Amino acid sequence: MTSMKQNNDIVQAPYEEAAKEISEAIAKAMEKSGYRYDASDATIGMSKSFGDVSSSIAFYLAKAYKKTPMDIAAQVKGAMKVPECVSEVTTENAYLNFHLDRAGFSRKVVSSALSSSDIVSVMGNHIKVTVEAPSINPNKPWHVGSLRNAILGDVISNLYRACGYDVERENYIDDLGLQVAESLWGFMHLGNTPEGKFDYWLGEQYVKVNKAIEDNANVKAEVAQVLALMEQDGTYEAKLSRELAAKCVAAQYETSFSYHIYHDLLVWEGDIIRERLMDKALAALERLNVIEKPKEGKYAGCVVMNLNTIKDLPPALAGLREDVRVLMRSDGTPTYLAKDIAHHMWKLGILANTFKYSEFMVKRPDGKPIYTTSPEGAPMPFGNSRIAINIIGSAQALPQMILAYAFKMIGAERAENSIVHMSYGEVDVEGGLSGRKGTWLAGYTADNLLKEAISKAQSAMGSRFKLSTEEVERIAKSVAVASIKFEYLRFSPEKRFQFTWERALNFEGASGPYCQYMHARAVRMLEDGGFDERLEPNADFSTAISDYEFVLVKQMSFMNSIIEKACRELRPNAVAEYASDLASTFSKFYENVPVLKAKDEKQRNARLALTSAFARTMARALGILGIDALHKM
RNA sequence: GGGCUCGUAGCUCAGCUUGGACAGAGCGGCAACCUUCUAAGAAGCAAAGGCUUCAGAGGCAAGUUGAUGGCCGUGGGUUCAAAUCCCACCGGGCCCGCCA
Repeated sequence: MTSMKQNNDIVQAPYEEAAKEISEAIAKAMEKSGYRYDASDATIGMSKSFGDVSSSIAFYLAKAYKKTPMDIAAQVKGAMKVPECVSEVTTENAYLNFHLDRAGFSRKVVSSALSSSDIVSVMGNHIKVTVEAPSINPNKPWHVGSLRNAILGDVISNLYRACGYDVERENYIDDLGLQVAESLWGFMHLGNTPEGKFDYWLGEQYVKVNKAIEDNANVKAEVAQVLALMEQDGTYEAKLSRELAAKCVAAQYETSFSYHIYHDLLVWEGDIIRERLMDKALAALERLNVIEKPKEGKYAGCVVMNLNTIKDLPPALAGLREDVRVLMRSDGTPTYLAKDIAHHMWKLGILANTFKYSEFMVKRPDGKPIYTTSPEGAPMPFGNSRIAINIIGSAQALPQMILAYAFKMIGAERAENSIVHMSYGEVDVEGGLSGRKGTWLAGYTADNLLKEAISKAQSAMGSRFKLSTEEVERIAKSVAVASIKFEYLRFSPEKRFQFTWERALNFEGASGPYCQYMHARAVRMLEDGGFDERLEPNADFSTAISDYEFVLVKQMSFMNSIIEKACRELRPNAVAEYASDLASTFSKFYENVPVLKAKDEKQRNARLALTSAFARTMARALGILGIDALHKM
């Protein structure tokens, strides 16, 4: 595929184009006036009240050329060939202010907004990225804390896709962990007749087991035994744990699907062990001389990695209490770090993809299968990504950093800087969230949250429209998901967030439902106005661009850069904020300029075209957030 | 001992990576529009049985509009210009296991 073809397949970026033209014009004008031009790109920016695009380049030059910035600005302005997209250049206080040609710019923005593509950038260039999330232990239901991980993972995946990457959505299942062993012990000793949703039942078992451990010291030893047996291929415990974990994951997917969160692939820790990925990883590490096997001392009999051999060790790793990380314990079992290294060597194609894959027991609602690594199955082209993005809480920043630096030690070209920890602050709930104690039993499950939100949405809708019961239900569900997701996404990811019912169920102000409402409003206007999208590219904006309209046009033109930035910086909140700003801009627009009752046909068409462009832009932003763009609500 | 992270309006947050013109949202609070009562009130108007204005105390599921609200944690430094960059400090959260 040629790059030109790609360019036609993506949503164009009018603001960036204009900024580039302006920046080039400044460069030429400066050259002409005898100034050396350097890095003036950085001096260009959107301006709120002084024209549309501004440059402060004159300030930089003032000292070197011993002139006042005002003189320089005036001189550069005089020498400038005004770019086509600009109608007027003014200077104020040494700033160069560019006023865009409103009609022309509006036309570009509208026609790019109406592009049929969902891809807004070629930044990704089809590089393959694996996004791992939420990797919740397969022995309990999702709660309001794990939900943040799942939602962030979904949106990060959407962002990468929109920016032209090939995205694989992976959910890692730790079926060999202590938690599963505990639940398994419970299944074998406390009852094996599940009732209700399986993840809930298993989670309750897990809480009971933890009580049993507190009450009786023997239980702990028995659990340890179960854990050991689970990790051996072919044992009853191994089979049973996989079965229980799979049933639990299937139940968790009911939750996931209700939030419209889908994955492509499940990778099971058990399969990593079965496929001997560990051994292969260790062999590779041994060849690279990054592991040691101490014969004596504290780590006698272990396989370890010494972080001190990393050059340019960052302060975070230099000051650790121990330089040495254990990969294999002296009893021959691998640590989590070792499994993680093996897992990522597979993800990044450093180890051959020897997994077998099959379809998981539940299908996605969109009809596509979820594939899973599996003892039985066929080879498939998963893994082999260039970048691995791990959505993991900030508490695990250090292990993630160790993982990333372990790959630096490996030194392979593919391994450098290819592991990205997307860290997020954890969710605080009054009284704390603990799977072990079963806090989620108090109603803090993701399922219950959605249920509450749906019932609130339903009562808020009342009987405003004559809609069928199914339609009311469908809309209420969409609104509920929107309100929850937006609340989870509006913060910077690194910030901790205090979960409160009041805010999670917020439909007002900067909220998901507000964005949906504005979208629905626009769609209704287009229907009422009998607007035909296909006529739009010829819409004439020469008489219809007042400030209210142009603010909307400009806002729409920023979409590409917002999405690229959100992707580059792993900052989904930028998109949430953009959507809500766009919604309120549109609201001001239609409250202040008549659309359907515009004074003539030309103006009416132009305003309908803007409305249509808004609807599409909003739908794109909502799509990235994983929120439905509703037509009615 | 070391490190990571957060600190911006009453509350919840954006902006910081790439310094730029008055630091932005949302919520809450305030005011107005609406409305009830005191009320058979007072004043004025009225070919009238009502209307207008004024005072006090409330109400409202919401709505709309307006105004208000900030030594950007503290102190230094760099710069024509600092919330933004650098240094130090203070306060909150988290992390440094042959747990996962």
